[in-house]
Amino acid sequence: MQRATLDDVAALAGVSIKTVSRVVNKEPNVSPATQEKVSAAIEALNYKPNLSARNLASQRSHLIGLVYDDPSAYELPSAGYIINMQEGALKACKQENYDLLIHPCNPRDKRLSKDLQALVEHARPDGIILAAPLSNMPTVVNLIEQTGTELVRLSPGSNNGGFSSIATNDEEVSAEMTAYLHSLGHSKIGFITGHPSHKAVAKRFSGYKQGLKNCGLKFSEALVMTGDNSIGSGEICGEKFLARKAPPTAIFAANDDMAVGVMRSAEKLGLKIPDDISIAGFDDIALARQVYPALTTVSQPLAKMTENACRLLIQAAKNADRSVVQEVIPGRLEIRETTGTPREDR
Amino acid sequence: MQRATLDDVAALAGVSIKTVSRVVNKEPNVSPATQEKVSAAIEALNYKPNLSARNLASQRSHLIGLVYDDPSAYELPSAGYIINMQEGALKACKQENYDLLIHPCNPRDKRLSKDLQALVEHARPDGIILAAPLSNMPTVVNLIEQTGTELVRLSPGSNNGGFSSIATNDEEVSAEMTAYLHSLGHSKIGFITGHPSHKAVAKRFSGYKQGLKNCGLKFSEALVMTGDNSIGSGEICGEKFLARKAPPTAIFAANDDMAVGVMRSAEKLGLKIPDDISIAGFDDIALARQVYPALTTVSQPLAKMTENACRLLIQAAKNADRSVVQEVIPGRLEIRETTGTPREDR
DNA sequence: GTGCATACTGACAGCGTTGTCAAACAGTCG
DNA sequence: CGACTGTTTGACAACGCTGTCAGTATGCAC
Repeated sequence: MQRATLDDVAALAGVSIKTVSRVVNKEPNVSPATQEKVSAAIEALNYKPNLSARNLASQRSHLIGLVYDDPSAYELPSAGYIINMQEGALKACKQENYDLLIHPCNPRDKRLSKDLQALVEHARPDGIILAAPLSNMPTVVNLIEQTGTELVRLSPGSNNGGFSSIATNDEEVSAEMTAYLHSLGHSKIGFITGHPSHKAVAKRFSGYKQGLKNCGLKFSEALVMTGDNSIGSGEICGEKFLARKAPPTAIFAANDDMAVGVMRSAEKLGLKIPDDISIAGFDDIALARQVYPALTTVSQPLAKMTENACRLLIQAAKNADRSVVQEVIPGRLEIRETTGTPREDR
Repeated sequence: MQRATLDDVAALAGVSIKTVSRVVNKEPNVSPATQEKVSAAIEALNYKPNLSARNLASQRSHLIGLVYDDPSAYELPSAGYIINMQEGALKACKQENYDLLIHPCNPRDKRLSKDLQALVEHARPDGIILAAPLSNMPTVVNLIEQTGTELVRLSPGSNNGGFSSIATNDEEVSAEMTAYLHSLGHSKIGFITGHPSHKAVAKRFSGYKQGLKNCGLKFSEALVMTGDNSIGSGEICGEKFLARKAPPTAIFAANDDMAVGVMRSAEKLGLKIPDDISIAGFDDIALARQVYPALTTVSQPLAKMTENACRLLIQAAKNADRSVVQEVIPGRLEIRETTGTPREDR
């Protein structure tokens, strides 16, 4: 089955190929009558534009690259996180007739630069979405900048101008979660911070401190532990917290994996969640809903973030409009079953 | 920064563009001396072929489409499952200089046909990998067949010739798992079968029966329950099993999600895993390693499967060699912490 | 009717490759 | 040495589209 081309449509409609092209691309200045004729011909021949030809002629690839940490290279990020990101990007791409190129990469690999260069120079996406924590690596950002490829950073640690970015209000919503725990009656709220390379985690920590302040609670170093974002590290921190004579009645972990680790340590000790200990996480990965009891956490609007990032890139590609946008999409508390009022006797 | 083209390289090397093209594509019949000159020029100018131009001229898109159930549309399949599939396909694509187009779609949506047609006619991938359970839907398979796009089915329920497929030995490995449970000392082994639309599940069930037979155990309908592949359904089946006066000492679920559901039901009843009840799953999704205790399961070589599928498609695109291949890659028992010897007193 | 802006339309030259085909060259054999 | 094979090379036409620019209608003011 041979595909119809512009020539075929033009011949059938009795117009020039350029006019057909105009109709296909919804360009202005085509009379309704012509439009009608052409549309009918397109329909009749089931014409679909050839992307390669279009891309070649228009000097655009109609491709968006989504670059994130390779989950198979080491444990982070979790599959659910990635699927969420893909979902939003796919949605925007589909609507705009773009295609999505996924590009997991390992920031610890020495070939990272080569790998990214290959993406940019080979597939030549019109724009790149760079997920955290890659979005915070100056080498990576500079590399892409040099190639002149449009870029949107997701959850960058710092807003060092120059590039558009889309972020969550990590700090504010962490303060909110802290306030929520306080509202349940907790006054001794532990915090588990994560890997220092993940800047968002630091913001969550400072949000926790702000939240304490807002509630009139005093911050204490004794209520803070440091993990590395993994389930295992959460479990260790949880064990240390819970082994104390007077452990915190609630623990807020900077990400879901660590929160799940804390849940495990509590289960091992035979503690009931949330009666003996309230636990909250951050990210709302799929695992948060799959563990029992279901984890109270903060849902990041990841899909929404990548969706908007995609649209930004596509707009930029269309208009050659290089305005820098810094958008913040707020996170939302997902109150589930791991948080409750503390036992009175503790 | 302007990209170098064949013309630039040809000018620098003092040859024609066709010769450069030959070197780039490793075509035969280029003298070593010329090859050397051209390679140097390519290096010097950092030349990278323009894919759109290549695709247009060669009538191939250098794209492979990976089509699977949309996890955001309903709960299946799990994120880990998808990430695994993507991983293998990405690996093969990277090596062959292809790109991967991911295409989640919802088989319950009436626009499924339109959606797939859009993929085939718009992006025009050189080949499509169709994951289960979509690979078992005749409508979908026929649709793609009609467009003449090369196709590899993953884990098809039946081998109705015509197409290449890559599958796991669901039946054999399920028998193996059953035998393993028996070897631990279990003689009352329950099975939870899944959604009938998922053909592989049926194979696992018959593998379980075969396994019993091999061990000299008798099959009993009373030891079988039917879930729908979800965690929730596993939980319900688990509750029913465990509420019995003489429950099975081991439960083998046809997928991991249902096995996790059984774990939950056991936890609710205060049973210790694996002392009070052994539990095994199938799939080895990420969740299997994340639950506590870690789930004994069967790992499907998903990444390997998609990788091979990808290579098959790419070979076919290159050689126009349409031979049909039916490959089986065996699964492997992942013995973790949810299985052990039964308590003697039970 | 003339002049002039504005709405349409089409000719044609690319875009950067690959495929085809013929030319140039080298080597072998009778 | 001529004929014949096989290797190496290049000219040139696609591939199917978009961008540019010029040309033709059309409408409106004078």
